[in-house]
Amino acid sequence: MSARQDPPSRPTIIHVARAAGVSKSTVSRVLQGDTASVKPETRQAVARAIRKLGYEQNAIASSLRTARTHTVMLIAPDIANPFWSEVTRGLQDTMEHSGYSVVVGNGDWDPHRESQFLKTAQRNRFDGIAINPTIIHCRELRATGIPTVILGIRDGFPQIDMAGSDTYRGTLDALAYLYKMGHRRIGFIYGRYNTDPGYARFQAYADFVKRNHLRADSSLIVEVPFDRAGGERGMQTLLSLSKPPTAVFASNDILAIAAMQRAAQLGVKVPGDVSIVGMDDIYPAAMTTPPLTTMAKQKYEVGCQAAQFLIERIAGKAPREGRRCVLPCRLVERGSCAPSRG
Amino acid sequence: MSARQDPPSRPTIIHVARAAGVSKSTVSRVLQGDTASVKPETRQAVARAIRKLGYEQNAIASSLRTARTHTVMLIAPDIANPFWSEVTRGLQDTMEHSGYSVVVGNGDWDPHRESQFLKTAQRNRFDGIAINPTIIHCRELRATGIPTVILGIRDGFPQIDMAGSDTYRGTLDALAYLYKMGHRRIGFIYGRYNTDPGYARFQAYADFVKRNHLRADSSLIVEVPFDRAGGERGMQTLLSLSKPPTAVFASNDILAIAAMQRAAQLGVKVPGDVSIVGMDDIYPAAMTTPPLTTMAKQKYEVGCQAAQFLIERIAGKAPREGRRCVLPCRLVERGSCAPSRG
DNA sequence: CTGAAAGCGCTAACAA
DNA sequence: TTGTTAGCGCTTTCAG
Repeated sequence: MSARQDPPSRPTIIHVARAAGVSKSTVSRVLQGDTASVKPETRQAVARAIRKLGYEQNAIASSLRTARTHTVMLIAPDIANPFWSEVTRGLQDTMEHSGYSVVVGNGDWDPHRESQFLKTAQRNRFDGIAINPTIIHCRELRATGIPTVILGIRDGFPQIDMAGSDTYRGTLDALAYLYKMGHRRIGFIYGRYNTDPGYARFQAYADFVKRNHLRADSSLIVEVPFDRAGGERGMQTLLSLSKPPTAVFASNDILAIAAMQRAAQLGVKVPGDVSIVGMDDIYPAAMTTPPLTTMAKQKYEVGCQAAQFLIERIAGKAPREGRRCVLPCRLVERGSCAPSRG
Repeated sequence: MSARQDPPSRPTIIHVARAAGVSKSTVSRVLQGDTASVKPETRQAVARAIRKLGYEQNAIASSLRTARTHTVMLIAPDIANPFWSEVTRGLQDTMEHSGYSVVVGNGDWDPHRESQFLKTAQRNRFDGIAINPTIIHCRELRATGIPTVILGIRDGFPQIDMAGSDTYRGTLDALAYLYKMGHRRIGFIYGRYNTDPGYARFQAYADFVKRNHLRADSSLIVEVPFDRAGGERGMQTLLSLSKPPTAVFASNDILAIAAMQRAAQLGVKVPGDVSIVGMDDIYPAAMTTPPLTTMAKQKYEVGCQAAQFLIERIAGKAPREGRRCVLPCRLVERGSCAPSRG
């Protein structure tokens, strides 16, 4: 019939120490699994006390002392895009496996939020940061003093680890696929945000045009934001050209799917009238009509690899210079492309 | 030409105090926006010092003292399902608005991970927990001593706030819709995990059958796990019945979409041969062929509402008893249902 | 309005 | 193998 304490505050290491008849240092040692320097019997007594009191370590206090939080922050531009969900899963699974928690910061294409998250990471002394920067620069990242990994392959971030896909090569291959099908007038729905994102695709497109001596027609490139509306607008613009393209490459699947839907609304047949190829291979890509042909990225794996880099860097086991892990893309042929009827 | 310090440790409140020529208490007061008890001039001097040193508050130390972390944990069973992505976004947006960070725990239908996350929340002294429990019981939740909100409406959790959808009513309405189209033999792909999830749908189905004097045929109910394979197997089973149903209700869209795909593989026409209605209205539901008719849930709003509850409870501004916010479902008619040809 | 001092719960030398 | 001690950086009485 014991009444509960009024302040139901959790027991501390001191309570455990008292209950076990040892000092708090000893309890601490047991907690840290310092099996070498504590007698088995003592260790058992402590374990018993811990169980009896329902003691749960206070990670805050521990962190203050050790300056390690075992928490990392992931900053992605758009968690609603299944692409980032997958990357996140890969990162989380790997980080958790090494005892880290992951705080997800959803940038939502908002530059302000992005830097806000960086501040949060700093104030909370997170052990690491994984980010796909849309506006943040290398300087700011380095200024945090926190080990960082970039999700994606970017220029302008020397000395920072990067894990991503070979978007340049993937874009090239997607275009080559279209070319092989006889397409010579290929539109490009160019998703873009700020300076960096999506630039590799642009370069690849430009290089492809030059290399194959296609007519450089800037009206074939439509720059849009990375969302559904962007994809629709992109397709609309392309189709209303006096001489519309016979095929279209879109920066990602969100854009491609939206483009396909707009085409359908406009009575333009896919792939009969226009072929479409996307990039990423997100979950919904397989369920559209026709199913979307797309350049698949290894999303989950990118997350895992990024986590690996981060873990090593936090442990100080990484070389000074930035490392890159570039995973190849792979064409997934489904039903949105057909030979040119030109 | 000043060389960087060897330990690039961040400046503390003490450095700021020295630079501003005041005591650390004063700095602390300024930091907390205690505008009442510090002279404007002093406050400015402190502000200047903070800026000059690039000081960033150490949230860890602060948390140790105040026992507040401004961090909550979200535990969802399956982040890969766009349903949970949306709920998460709602929760995050609202929590962040009130200064909280959200740590996402992806349970992945793994009971072990679920309780692991609970431990993490405890050790890190998170201020709150938002969870859709698959295995965890009320007792364990309460034992954490952390303010909690349940995502979804469940029995067996008195005194805990809940925000979710009216799944029972939604299921009833979905079935009524099918009934009105003339369907009398309605299959049920019953997603299930452990004791609780999805039970409201089962009850609704049973009640519906009874109320409309339909023949109670247990072979029309196929219990499956909440994943794609489950949906495929469910449909397969239903279609291979000697007398297959003319319509099917699936516990969620993941299941419904998979069921539709399996039907197509089997040469069974949707909605010609069999009508299908799902639940949730996730993003891909609009892009299938035919587009999926489904009972939409207010995902984002559920997240927001849960956050609201949590914020109030953390602030101690919530009544002792558990509150519920039950958001209605809404039928989204697309193309996967047709009148029975019976 | 400001400062001095006492901790929050834990870890890590250093002694014993 | 164990205990003692000194903080980690901050908040919060309590004096002044």
